[in-house]
Amino acid sequence: MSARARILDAIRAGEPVSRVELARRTGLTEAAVSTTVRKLLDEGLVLETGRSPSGGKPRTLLRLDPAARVAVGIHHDGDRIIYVLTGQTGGVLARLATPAVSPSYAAGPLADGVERLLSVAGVDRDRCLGVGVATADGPPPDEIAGFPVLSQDQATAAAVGAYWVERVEPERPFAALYLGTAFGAGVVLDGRARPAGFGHVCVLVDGPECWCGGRGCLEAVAGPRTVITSGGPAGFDAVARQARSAPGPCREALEASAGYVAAAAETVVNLFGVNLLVLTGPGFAAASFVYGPAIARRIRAADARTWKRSVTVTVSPAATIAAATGAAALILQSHLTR
Amino acid sequence: MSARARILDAIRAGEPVSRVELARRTGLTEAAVSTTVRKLLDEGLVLETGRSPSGGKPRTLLRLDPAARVAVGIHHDGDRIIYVLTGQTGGVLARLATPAVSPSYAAGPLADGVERLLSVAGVDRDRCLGVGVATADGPPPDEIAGFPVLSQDQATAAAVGAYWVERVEPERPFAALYLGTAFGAGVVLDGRARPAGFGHVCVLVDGPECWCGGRGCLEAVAGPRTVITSGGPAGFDAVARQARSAPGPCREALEASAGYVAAAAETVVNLFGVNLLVLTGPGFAAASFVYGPAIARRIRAADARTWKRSVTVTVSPAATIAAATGAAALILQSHLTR
DNA sequence: CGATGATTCTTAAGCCAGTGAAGTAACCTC
DNA sequence: GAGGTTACTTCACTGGCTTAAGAATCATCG
Repeated sequence: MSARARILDAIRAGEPVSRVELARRTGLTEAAVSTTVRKLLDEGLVLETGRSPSGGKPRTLLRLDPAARVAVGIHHDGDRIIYVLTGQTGGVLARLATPAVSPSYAAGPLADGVERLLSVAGVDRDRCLGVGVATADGPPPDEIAGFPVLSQDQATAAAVGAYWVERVEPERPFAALYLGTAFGAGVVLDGRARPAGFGHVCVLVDGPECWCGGRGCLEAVAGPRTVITSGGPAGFDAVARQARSAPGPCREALEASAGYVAAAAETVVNLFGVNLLVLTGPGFAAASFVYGPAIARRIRAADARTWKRSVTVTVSPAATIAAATGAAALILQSHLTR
Repeated sequence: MSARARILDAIRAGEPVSRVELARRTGLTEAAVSTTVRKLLDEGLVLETGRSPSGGKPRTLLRLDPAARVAVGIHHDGDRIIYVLTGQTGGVLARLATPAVSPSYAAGPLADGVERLLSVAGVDRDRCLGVGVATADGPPPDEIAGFPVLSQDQATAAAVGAYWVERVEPERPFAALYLGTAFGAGVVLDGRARPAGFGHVCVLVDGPECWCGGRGCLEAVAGPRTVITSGGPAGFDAVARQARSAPGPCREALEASAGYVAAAAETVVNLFGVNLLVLTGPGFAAASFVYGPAIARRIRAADARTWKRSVTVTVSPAATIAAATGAAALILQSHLTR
């Protein structure tokens, strides 16, 4: 990893931050930090923004210029396509939703969406670094509206998004659990995101058969389709709403699901050694009042008695559009790494 | 990762290999490879060993000099202490076992063992890079017999050992499952080994309580202590021997355990996305005839229907001393990385 | 047998990132 | 406003790597 990348990543995670702190955190010399930051300032990627007293000359604080570069994220979540425009810090500048199209990643409609998003936000094309796509099924086109495209499965993209939005430290191992139409997870280790087959963790050795052919997969035992009880309301969100308003079969179905998800989450924390778990995606957004406490309870217990590494469980604040913002973060991440 | 490290690692995984191949595999230019290899030859770390025709000038093949540098690995496995001396390629040059001592990592006795091992092998102290310790309980001393010490838990150490002995490609994600007095696992991703809490993967949501306080952990449901049936012979090895000689309760106990271990192994492959699984450690060495097929069967099935990335399952050829050779490999690995 | 071509490896000049050490800037206290 | 303290900058230098050109070593073929 180049000095430039290390410094940008340290600013991402720690902003606002001074040059001396950057030197300490990246292990580079102050001289190297000074010259590289000079370049970043000249390029307009970084801003000087205030000072903090220190006993001698005050530190000048640095942060990423949120508006210097932007990226577009796209997520086809089943019934609609979500477009998000983020700044360099991962913050959402504008968003847009259109009805789903078929095939899922037809370049034409996606290009229209991107153009509309950019014009709504009043952002110049030159400042846009690229388009990220959070995929659920097929691969997206190589180019959308003339922009380079990067893609990742939705859960991994959401993990990258959380890495930016939550300002996770690069050394801190963390996992994002995703619930959309299905379960997924992404794990970030040493700043590299990788998918994890969370939905097909086996939670019941001789459980019901899963569409994947396995037995007792989390998806088959506790997936959203099992939660939508035959007699209940149509759709996961409706179940969650009803469960929230009053106890009853809907809440029980969610609680049952949450018990299994918590067990699978424990396995993830256990195997990857992460100490931060982010719940994200529309499913967890709708039903976080059940899943959040259930998972946190189980993880806290295991942490207290065994791991002892103060594992944190949080629900992503923008969980419904997490995959789209994550897709945009893929672009930011790739521009940072180079 | 420096060019030197990349080249050494590529030779480790691919030897014998020519300079052009190294350039291709590491992404460095041929010029850079040439000069760094020159240095490695001068230092005596690498040997030129034959040539291979190529249409033009034949390629000169390079390999690590097995005897150029050596490392010592130590593993305290409960009833005895195993010392292993390995060459630069991870091959075992000499070994030694002494009765266990208490406390487990008393510097004095360990130093004696190391000195005896070196003198038995007739190896000069200068050529020994250091001492690795595969730990099960406490931390080892910082220094043994005047050598620097590195340590890792036994399963992770065994994973590093397998990485060397099996010549795993650096980009290839792989996991080593370990069975000694308990289960463990190490996973190597991007050339970095990390421990994975394999023994406490939950395989039965409301299973029996584990000593760790959890419920339904692999260790509690299928660990060696559960295999040693109350009426059966004393010790896991005895059970394995009896199971091998004839069907009966011992074989059944192992088969039952293997079913759960296979499920947990599937979870590991699924979450980490590895495509190579190595079974190692004395437990798997003794009972590989049961665990090997059971795990391979389950993994093969899941791979055929879902993953489709040709996952390989193997049993380590030197599984009984894997932790010790792995400990020595820790030293090799650290000297390579610098 | 010597020219030709192919391929591998080496050498030389240059570039660039990062280091070390010394210098400058900005604030505090007294 | 002098002196101390900390933050940042400048500059000469080093070393690793690249590009480009050259040397070595084999096969082939007239």
